[in-house]
Amino acid sequence: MKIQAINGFKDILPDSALLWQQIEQRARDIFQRFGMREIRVPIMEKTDLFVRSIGEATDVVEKEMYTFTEKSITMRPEATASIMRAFIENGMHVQQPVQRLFTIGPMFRHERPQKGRQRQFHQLDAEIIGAQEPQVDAELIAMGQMLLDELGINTSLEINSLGCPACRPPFRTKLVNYLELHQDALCDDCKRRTTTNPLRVLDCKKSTCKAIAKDAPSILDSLCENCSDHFSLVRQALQDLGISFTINRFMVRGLDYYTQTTFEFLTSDLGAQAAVGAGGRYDGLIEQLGGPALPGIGFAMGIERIVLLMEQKNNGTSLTQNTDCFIAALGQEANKPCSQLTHQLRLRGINAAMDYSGRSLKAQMKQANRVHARFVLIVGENELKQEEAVLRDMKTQKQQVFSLAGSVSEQGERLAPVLRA
RNA sequence: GUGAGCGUAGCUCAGCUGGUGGUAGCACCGGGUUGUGGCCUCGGAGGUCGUGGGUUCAAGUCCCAUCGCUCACCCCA
Repeated sequence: MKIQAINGFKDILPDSALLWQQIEQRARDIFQRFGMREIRVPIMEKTDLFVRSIGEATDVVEKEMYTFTEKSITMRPEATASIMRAFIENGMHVQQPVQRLFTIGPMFRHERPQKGRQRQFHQLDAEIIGAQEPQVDAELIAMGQMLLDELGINTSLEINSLGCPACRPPFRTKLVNYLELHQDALCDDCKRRTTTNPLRVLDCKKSTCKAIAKDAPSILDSLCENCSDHFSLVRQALQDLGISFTINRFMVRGLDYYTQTTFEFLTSDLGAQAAVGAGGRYDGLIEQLGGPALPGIGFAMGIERIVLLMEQKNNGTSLTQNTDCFIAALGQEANKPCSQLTHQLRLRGINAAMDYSGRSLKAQMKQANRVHARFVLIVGENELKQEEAVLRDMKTQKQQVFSLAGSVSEQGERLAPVLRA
């Protein structure tokens, strides 16, 4: 039996990891521009936290969680619940009336893997807690848009409002009544959804169901005055920031805690997975978890999905990690002084590499090329005797003599500036 | 949980109606270049054809089972 990774759990190999670093770095940069501060929360929580926040009847909770039943702890399927728990537990609202937080890390859902979907996957997650102004909704959405733009990813933005505890239940009743009139024309899934998750029928991909959804009562017509005002101010604020969007009154989110504004950044380049990022407002969540009655809004972006999009955009060309200086040691005599010089260079912040195998110069040059060395320092027996080495610039192919006079420390002191230039 | 497709070298794949596993490409190692990379050229190494069973004179190829992967449904980032 061959040892291999668990289904849905993927290695991120070095070449790809460079792209991951780039994405995460860009995300941190942009989040910080928006005043977001990083928070790191555990990847496991008591199962109850997820049940209470995400919702008992959601697919995520019902069938996708990795739960250790003995103590009933669960590997997080998303980050928002954990962050809210940390927020409440540490009384963070006392420190600052508005908390802007982000986290980056792995999430776990026991679904069947497919393109753009892993069982361990990674999210960039941003939350703004304690502010209910519509401008904040727009600001958060703008932040997500800015990140995707700067990464060079084309997405379309769709927004919707799901209402609040005052206006959603009446709408739901209205919708169920409508759907029950059209049961015969709905697909089997949607017949089931009529009772389990009627809003989801509106988002069904089947054309027959779409036709029914088209004339279904719209949540946007059923919003209470407060929600309606909020939604129009969000739209206005997005326009003020120059963010283009379309309204999708059929958009539904899979987690129960969402209220009012919801949004998705969509792509058509990921097969069945359209959402690169998505989020929304969750005004009742913190209180429901036993914290203060504070509003919140957040989004999550799937890093794997971003990586896929970026990889297929610059198809073929991958990022490379460079080496400042490769030291080619010829003969066993050269190994010791070369290893010392390599170390001296590293002490001075230089990315240096060498090979102890005593292979031919040709082989070592090949290795230097493979690690993208900018310079190669060739140290052979002749050079050692004469206290000199050959420094080759791999790009210009020009070579110069480098003196090995003095201690290794002095050598490093002289060589480092040349390599940095 | 459901459905479909696919498992041949580290990777990407040829392999027809069963008849000896491919000078295959990329990557790797070595030579051509007696101490100089990329390009070129020559050579080398690398395989229980996912696994188990069956049919057959003969199975990578056909049949069954099993494991794995992929895509899609459901749902979601």
